[in-house]
Amino acid sequence: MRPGQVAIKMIPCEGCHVRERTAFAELEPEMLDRIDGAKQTRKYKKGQVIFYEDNPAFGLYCIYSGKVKLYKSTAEGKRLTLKLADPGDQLGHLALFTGQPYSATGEALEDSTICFVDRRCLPTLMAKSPQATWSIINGLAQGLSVTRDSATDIAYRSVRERVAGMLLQLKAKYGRDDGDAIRLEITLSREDLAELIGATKETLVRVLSDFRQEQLI
Amino acid sequence: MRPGQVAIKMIPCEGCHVRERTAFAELEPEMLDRIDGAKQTRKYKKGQVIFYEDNPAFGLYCIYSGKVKLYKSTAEGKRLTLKLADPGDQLGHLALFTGQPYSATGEALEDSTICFVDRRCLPTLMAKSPQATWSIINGLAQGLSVTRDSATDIAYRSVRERVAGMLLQLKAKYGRDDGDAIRLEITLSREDLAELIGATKETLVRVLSDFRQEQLI
DNA sequence: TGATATTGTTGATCCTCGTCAATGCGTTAA
DNA sequence: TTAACGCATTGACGAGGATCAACAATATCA
Repeated sequence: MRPGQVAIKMIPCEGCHVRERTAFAELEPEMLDRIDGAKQTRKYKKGQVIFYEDNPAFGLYCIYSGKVKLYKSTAEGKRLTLKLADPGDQLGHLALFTGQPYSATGEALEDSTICFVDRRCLPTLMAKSPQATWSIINGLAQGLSVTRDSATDIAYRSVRERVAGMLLQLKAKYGRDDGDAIRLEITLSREDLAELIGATKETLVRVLSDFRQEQLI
Repeated sequence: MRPGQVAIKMIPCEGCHVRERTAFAELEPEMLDRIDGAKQTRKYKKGQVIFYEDNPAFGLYCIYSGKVKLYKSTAEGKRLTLKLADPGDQLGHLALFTGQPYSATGEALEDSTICFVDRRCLPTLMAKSPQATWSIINGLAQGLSVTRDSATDIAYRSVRERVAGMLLQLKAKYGRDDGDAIRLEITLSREDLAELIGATKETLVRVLSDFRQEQLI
C-alpha cells in the first residue's frame, strides 16, 4: 500500500448515498452483499495517484467522495485529462473489458474516499442485472462520445476556443451562482486547466488574461 | 432513398460470411431470423454518405463488403476520421445507446454493401444473448481506448510523428507484402490520410516527401 | 482523342502556440 | 522575520504547421 493511501472500514453499498448514481443503483441486496465482499474502501490524499496507466487492472474504482482526474501522459510528461470524475463515477471499466492494463492514470484532485471493487464481481453482476449492464454500456458510450468530441476540438479548434469551451463546461458541471459571480465547486490549478485542453499552462494563462481584459470573465 | 444508395435483396445473416466477426456471431437461428426481419441490405457507391452526423439514429449499419470511414466534421468543413471500418464492423451503436443522433458521419471509401438493422432489435438481442452484449461492450471499450490514444497523439505529437504512426497502423491492418514493397489493401487519397491524423493535406504531403527523401518509405 | 475536373505537389507567407527565462506573489517552515 | 518553495504571470523568441496560390500529374468524360 502506497503512502497516503489508507484502507478504512469498508463502507457498504447498501446505505451508500452515491449508489443511485452508479451502475450499482438498482441492484438487489443479495448482489450488494456480494460486491461488499469483494470491496475495499480507501482514502486518498490530494495529489495521490489511485491507479497508474499501464499497470494491470484488478478492479474498478467507485468514487464515494472527492474528485479524481483521469489522464494519459506522454513520454515527455505531458498530460491530457480525459475526465473529471465526481462522487458516483466509476473508473477502470475500460481496462476490465479490453483485458488490457489501465489505459490512463487516476489521481485525486482532493482528499477522496474511494471503493475498490474486485473485477471478479463483474461477470456475475452483468449476468444478474441487465440494469447494471445497461448503465455500464451507457457510461462507455457517453465516454466515447465525449472523447471523440474533444479529439476533434484538439485537432481543429484554437486554444482560445478550447479554453472558452472548457470554461463553459466547467460552469455547467461545477458552477454555483454566488451572488455577484459564478464560483466553481472544484479547485483546479492553471496546470490542471491546461491539461484539460491539451495546452501548456503559459498559453492558458495568457488566454485567461485576454479574456479578463476583454471583460469576458 | 438518396441517389446512389440502392436497396438490394436482403442478405440473410444465416449464411453471412462476415457474421463471425460481428456482435451477431454466436446467435441462434431464431434470433438471426428476427434480425433479418428488421433488416435491409443496401449498396453504396464510393464517396456516398451512409449516415450523417446529427441525424436521428434509427439503427446500426453492418458492413458486408467494402470500407467505410467514420468522421466528425467542424463547421469549417474540416474532418477528423475516427475509424476505418471493414467488413464485419458495425457502426452506429454509440448513438443507439446514448439516445443521441449519430455523432459522426459514415462515408463509403469503396463501393460497399451494408446491412441496416433497425434499432428496435437491440433490446431483445441483448436480453437474449450475453455473448452479443459482451461483444458490443467490447467494441465500445476498444473504440474508447483507441480514441483516447489518438486524442493524446493529436494533442502532443508532431504531425511527423502522427504520420509515421498512422503508416505503421495502416500497414498492420491493411499491409500485404508484395515481394519488393508493402502494398496497402485500401485506397486512400492524401486528403483521407490527412484527415486520419487531423492535419491538412499539404502538410501531410510534405511529410511524405520528407520520408521518401530520407529513404524511409 | 482532346477537354476538363480532380488530385497531388511545391513554394511563400503568416500566425498560433510551445519553449525558455525572469519575476511576482502567497504559503509554509525554520 | 526571513528563507524557500510552489504556483501564477508576463516577455521574448522561434518553430511547426495552416493558409493561400500556383502548377503538375492523373483521371474522367464527351
